[in-house]
Amino acid sequence: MIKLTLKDIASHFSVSVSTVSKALHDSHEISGEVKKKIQKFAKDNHYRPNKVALNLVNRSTKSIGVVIPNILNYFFVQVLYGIEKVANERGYSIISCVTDHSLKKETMTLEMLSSGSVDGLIISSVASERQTKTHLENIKDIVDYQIPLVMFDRVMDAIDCDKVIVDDLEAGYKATKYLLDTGCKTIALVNPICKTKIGRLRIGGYKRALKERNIDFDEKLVIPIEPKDDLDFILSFILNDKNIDGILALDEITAVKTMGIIKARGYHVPNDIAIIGFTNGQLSKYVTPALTMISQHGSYIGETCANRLIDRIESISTPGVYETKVVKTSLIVRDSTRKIPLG
Amino acid sequence: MIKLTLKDIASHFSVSVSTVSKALHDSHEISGEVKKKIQKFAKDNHYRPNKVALNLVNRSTKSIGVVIPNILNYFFVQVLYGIEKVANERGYSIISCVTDHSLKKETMTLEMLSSGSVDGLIISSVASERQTKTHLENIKDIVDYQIPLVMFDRVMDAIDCDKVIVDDLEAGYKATKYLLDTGCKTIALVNPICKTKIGRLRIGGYKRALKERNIDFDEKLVIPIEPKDDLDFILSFILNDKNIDGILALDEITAVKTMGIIKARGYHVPNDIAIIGFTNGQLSKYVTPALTMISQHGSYIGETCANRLIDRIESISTPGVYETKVVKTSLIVRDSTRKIPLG
DNA sequence: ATTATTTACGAAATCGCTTTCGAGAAATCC
DNA sequence: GGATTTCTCGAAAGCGATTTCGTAAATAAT
Repeated sequence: MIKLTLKDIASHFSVSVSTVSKALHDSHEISGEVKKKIQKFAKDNHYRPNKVALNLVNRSTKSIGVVIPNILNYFFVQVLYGIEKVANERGYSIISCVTDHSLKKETMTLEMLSSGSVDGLIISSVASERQTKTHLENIKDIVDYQIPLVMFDRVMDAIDCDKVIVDDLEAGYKATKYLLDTGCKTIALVNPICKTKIGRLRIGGYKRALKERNIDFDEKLVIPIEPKDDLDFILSFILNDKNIDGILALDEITAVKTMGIIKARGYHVPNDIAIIGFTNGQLSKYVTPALTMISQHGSYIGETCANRLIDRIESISTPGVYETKVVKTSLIVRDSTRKIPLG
Repeated sequence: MIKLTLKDIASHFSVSVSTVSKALHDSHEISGEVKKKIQKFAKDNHYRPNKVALNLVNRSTKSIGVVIPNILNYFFVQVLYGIEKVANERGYSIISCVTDHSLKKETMTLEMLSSGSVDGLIISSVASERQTKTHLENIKDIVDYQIPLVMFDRVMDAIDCDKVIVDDLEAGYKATKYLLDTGCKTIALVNPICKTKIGRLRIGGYKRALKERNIDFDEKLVIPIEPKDDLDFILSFILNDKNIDGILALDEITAVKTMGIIKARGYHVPNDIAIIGFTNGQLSKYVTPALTMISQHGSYIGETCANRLIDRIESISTPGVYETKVVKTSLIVRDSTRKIPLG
C-alpha cells in the first residue's frame, strides 16, 4: 500500500483530477453517483490529501515556529505548554526549535523557519542581550517580510512586534519587599542571568525596594554567577563577610542550590536566612523547606503569545500596531521565608 | 518589502524562472555575468526559496513529528531534548505534539502528521495500553503508508516498527534488589502508572527480586494510585498495617511526595524507610534526602530514536527489518537508601 | 566554408492539489 | 422544436520551486 494521490484515484476511475478533488469536497458540480464511489474508494484506501501541496496552494501551513533557548528549563517548557495548548485549540501545530543559547543556532533556526515553513513565529531570543548587528537585521527581516512575530520574555526593544513580557522590575521589588517585611536586613542577590536585561530589571526592583526603606544599596551583595562557577565557593565570601539574612536567587535552580549550601553550612532557613527564588517550577515545591518563589506564569505567557500570534496570522489584530503585554508575577509564599508579622 | 519569488526576480531581469533558479544554484549553464547580478540581487533582497515548494518537489520535508503524552513530564522533555539534538545535527526540524494522554488527540495528531507534513514519526503512544481497534488501525496505516515510525517507551507490540524501550523489568528488579541488599525486609510499591505495561513490567522485576530471596509476594504491598487520589490517605493504611522499611515509587513525583509524607509522619529516611524512585529527573537530586533513583536516560533514548528514524528515512537501515533497542537503566544511588553493607 | 561542439538560456514538465472557466449533454422553458 | 438553463465533467492555470530537454548563437574543429 502506497500513498494515494488524486491522480491515482482519477486514473482508477478514468476521470479527471479535478473531478476527484471536487467529489472529495462534496461539490455540487459532481453527480451523486460519482461522488459516492469516489468518496468510498478514497475512504477505503485511506486517502489523505498531501499537506505540503495544500500548504503551497493555500500559502499557509497552519503551523507556528517556537524558538526557545533551552528546553530543559521548566519555565520555557511551561511556555511551550501554553503555546501548544492554544495552538492546538485553534488548529495550528508547532515546530519547536531550541537554540541552546547559541546565537548562531538561533540565526540558522530563524533562517530556516522564515522561509515559508511556518505562518508565524514565537521566540525568546538569546540575542536579546548580546545582539550583534547582523542578528538584529536577521530578525528585522522577519517582520519586514510580514511574517507575524511575537517575542516573549527575552525581547528586543529594537524590534517592532508584539511582545509578551514579565514585569521583572515589579517582581524584584515584590520579592525584596517581602523579605524586608518579614524582617530581613541584609539581602544578597544571586544572579545567574547577569548578562540579561531581565536580570537587570529584577535588580532594579531590588534596589527600589531597598531605597523605599532607606537602605543603602551595597554593590557587594549582588553576586553574578556563571554556569561554570562553583556556587559554594562564591557564596562562602558573602556568608563570611556580610551578615546576610535574606537571599534573592534569580532562577529556580540557583535558589535550590543556594538553599542547599546555606543549610549545609548550618544556617536555618528561614530563621537565619530567608530565601526567595525566581521562576516557580517543579523543584521549589518539594525541597525542604519549600521555597517561596516568584511565579511568572509561564503557561499563561505561552497562551498569550499563541493567541496574539494567531490573531495576527489571521489578521484579527490591527495591522501595524503592535502590543506589548506585561504579565504580572505572583509571589508564592512557602516555607523558605518567615511569615509576615501580623502588626 | 514582500516575500520574493523566483518569478519576481525573473521578471525583474526579464529572464526566465529557470535561469534564475540555475543562477542561484551557481549552475555552469548560466554565464558568470548573469549569475553574478542575479545572485547579488537575491542576496540584497534577502531572497529565500520557499520551503513548502521545495518540500513538494523533493517529496520530503526534512522534519520529523514527535508525539508525546505530556510535555510537563521531565522524562519526555529529556527525550525531546535528545531527539531535537540529533535531529538538528542531521538537518531535521521537529514538529512536537502532545496528546495530553488523550486517545482522541493522539488520533487527530497522527492523522495530521501522517499526511505529508513530516518525513517520519517518533511516538510514545498513550494507546499503548487501552488500544482500541480503530486506533490500532490508525497507527498501522502509518507503517503501511511507508512513513518511517519509531515508537519509544510506551510501545505497541502489535505494530511492526523500530522501537526503543526501557528495560523496565530489569529496572524493577535492580531497584528492589538494592533495597533488599541494603537490609529492607518489607518493600511497598507505589504505582501511579497502574494501567500501563511498563508499570506491570517493573512490578515483574520487583517480584523476581523478591522470589530470588524467597520472600513471598504480598499483593497488599502494591498500591495503585490515580492522579486524583489522596496519596497521604492511601499510604496511611500501609504504614499502619505493615511494617514497611522500603518503598519503590514508580515515578519521580510520586517518589518525592511519598518521601514527604513519610518524613511528615516522623519516619527517618532512609533508616526507618528507604525509598527508590523511577525516572530520574530534576527533583530527586534536590529533595532532602536526595532520592536514589532509577534513571532511564531519557536524552539517550531520544537520541537513539532520532538516529534510528533518520536512518530509516534516509534508507540507511535495511527495509523491512525492524529493531527493538532496549535501553538499560541505571541506579543512581543517593541518600534515600542505606549504603550497601561491605560484607 | 562546413560541420561539430560549447555556451547560455528558455520552454515545459513535475510535485499534488484547488479552482476557475468552458463546454457538451440533458433537462427545462416558451 | 428551438432556446435556455441546469448538470456534470474536463482542461488548464496557479502555488513556487527544480530539472530535463531543446535550441539559437557563438566558438571550435575539420
